[in-house]
Amino acid sequence: MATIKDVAKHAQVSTSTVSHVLNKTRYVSEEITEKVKAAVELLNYTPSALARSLKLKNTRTFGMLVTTSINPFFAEVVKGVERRCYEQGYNLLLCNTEGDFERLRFNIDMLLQKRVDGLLLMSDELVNQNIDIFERHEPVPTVVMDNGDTGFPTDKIQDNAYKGGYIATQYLIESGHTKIGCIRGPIDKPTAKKRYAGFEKAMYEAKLSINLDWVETSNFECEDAATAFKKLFQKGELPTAIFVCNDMMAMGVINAANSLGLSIPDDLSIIGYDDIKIARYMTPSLTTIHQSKFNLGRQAFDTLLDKIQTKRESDLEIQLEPTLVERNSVKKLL
Amino acid sequence: MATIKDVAKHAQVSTSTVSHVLNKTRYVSEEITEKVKAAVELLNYTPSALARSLKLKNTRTFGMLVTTSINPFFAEVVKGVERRCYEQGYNLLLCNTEGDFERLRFNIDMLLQKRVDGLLLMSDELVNQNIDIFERHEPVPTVVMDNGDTGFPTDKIQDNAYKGGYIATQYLIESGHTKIGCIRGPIDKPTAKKRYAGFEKAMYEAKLSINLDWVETSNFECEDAATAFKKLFQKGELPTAIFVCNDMMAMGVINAANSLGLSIPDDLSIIGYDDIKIARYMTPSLTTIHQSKFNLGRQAFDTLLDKIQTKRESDLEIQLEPTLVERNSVKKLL
DNA sequence: TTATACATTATAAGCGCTTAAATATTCACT
DNA sequence: AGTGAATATTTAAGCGCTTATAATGTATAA
Repeated sequence: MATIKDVAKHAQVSTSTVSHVLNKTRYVSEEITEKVKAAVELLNYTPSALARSLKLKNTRTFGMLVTTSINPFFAEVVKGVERRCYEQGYNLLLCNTEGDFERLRFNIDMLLQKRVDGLLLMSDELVNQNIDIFERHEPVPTVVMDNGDTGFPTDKIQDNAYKGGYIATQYLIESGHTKIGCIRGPIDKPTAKKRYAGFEKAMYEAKLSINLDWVETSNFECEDAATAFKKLFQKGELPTAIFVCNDMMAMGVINAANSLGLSIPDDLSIIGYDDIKIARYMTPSLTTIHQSKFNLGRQAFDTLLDKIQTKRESDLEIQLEPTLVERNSVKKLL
Repeated sequence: MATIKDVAKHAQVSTSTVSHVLNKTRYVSEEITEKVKAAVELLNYTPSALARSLKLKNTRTFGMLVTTSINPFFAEVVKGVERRCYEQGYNLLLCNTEGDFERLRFNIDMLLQKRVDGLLLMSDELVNQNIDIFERHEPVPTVVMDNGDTGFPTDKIQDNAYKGGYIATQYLIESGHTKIGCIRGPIDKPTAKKRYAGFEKAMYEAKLSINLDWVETSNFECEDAATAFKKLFQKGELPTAIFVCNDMMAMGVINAANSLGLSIPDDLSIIGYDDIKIARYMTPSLTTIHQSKFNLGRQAFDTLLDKIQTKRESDLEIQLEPTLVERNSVKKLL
């Protein structure tokens, strides 16, 4: 593989000149520029980003940790990040943690050894865990995309989950529902907790009592939400509406409800959360809380880049505002 | 940031000794090993994979190009690859092409500059395009996960799309359908072409004629498939069953059919293709052709790793076999 | 003519690692 | 004591770049 030296030799100039024409870092005469370019062409020279990074102490690469990139919500955020990477000439090292804390640690270690310029963390395993790895390494610019407490100072960009939960529930109430249930996420996850807190607040404000028979806890996945709903179904009287705390779970619930002979939204109204791409194509199309995943990804990237470029010391905290998307899974009782 | 030199100085040994204890590349006395480890601990030393890679000429990093990681099918494959990367101590640089050939070129260029050890290509933009980039660089171990012709020799791992299309159609026929339509993918994509060819073969063998009014072409996405179905609907008499050439399109079709007052599977049977995670949770749950996406990813990784480790010159071609998954979107007429 | 300034290119060190080759140490055996 | 083999550690080169500094050439002024 041709190196800068080979190019220099062929063009009969010094390596420094080659470097400068390649990077346009200072004036080189027309004539020599041409010679260099010809040599590059001839030798199929491709600069080694490795060597360059070693010298420059940056890699133009970010590392991103995600619980599972298979989840449409994460997938959409990742895509927003990746798009921005492309636009700015960065690369993305993507790692899944799959709920495994050891894997999180291991991956962070690898990423830091590879000297990524920054880290994007959207992994649940992070929360309330003591990431000693961060103490062992030089501090790397990091932005966390989660609602949780991280235990170390960092930029943060998050969805206003509390407000989202509130909006969702309020919509059900405004639609005339009074018997309202909730299938929430794992309460040890801050996001789940906040969405549920929003639910509570809306119920409280409307002077509606929460029937705990109608509250089930699941894990943000289709499968378990279906099970959770069946459990709720067994208990006897059903609510007329359920706030299901993310769209994937809503999908599971709709499926389970159908198989139990319930018709959505006639027998039961469902509102979801996230507005993933497929929400619109569910049957019935899902009324849900929209959060701009693409923006989330984009903002996270931009915040990270800004931190690096401006060497900002302070920590930013950005909050995205959720909005309601009305579709066909909630029945108007009024 | 501490370097190997710093460690060596603190431990009062040479850098080479430090390197050897870190990599266990040869015997070092107990006593010195301890000293080195203590220094590593003390200085929070983290080896630079950059410097190491420069010297060793490998990066333990693969690059992967995907049309769009947001598509559940791709997402699941990527996850299979990523899992394997983790298990084998590799990292994954993930790039989306989003249908943009320039972006494909640019990304390949970056990946090669970063000296990835291998390339996994699952991007449609690849097909029938002249990737001059590959000529400009040293050959990099590559595996292509697509049915198309690549124009350059490479390992290939693909789904038997022809057979899958055949199985799907045959299932509809066996279920008693004779009026069968098809919503296929873009016919310039080999995968789409082969699935459709399988459809044709099954129809031909059953002596059923193909009504071209019932054949629409779409782009493997929800949105357009819904449109395509509406177009088909307008034409008058409907088929009793449709082979929709992937699950995302099937979702769009089911949604469109519902909004047109059609009940699935009573008025219209649908069979999909891919068996993405959510297929089971559609309403009705989707009968489809399963292909092991996780395996596809795994095999692709393993093939690539094998090529690197054994320096294999010949090109492998692996084919995965599709299978039928019976669920509730096809009505039995017999 | 010589000194000075300016424009252009070359030299060489160093980024942080690995490893072949050189060196130092230990030990067994004449 | 002297030799050689075996063992343990160090020295130093080099991976492919960037860039501070030095060197060279050329035009202008004194």
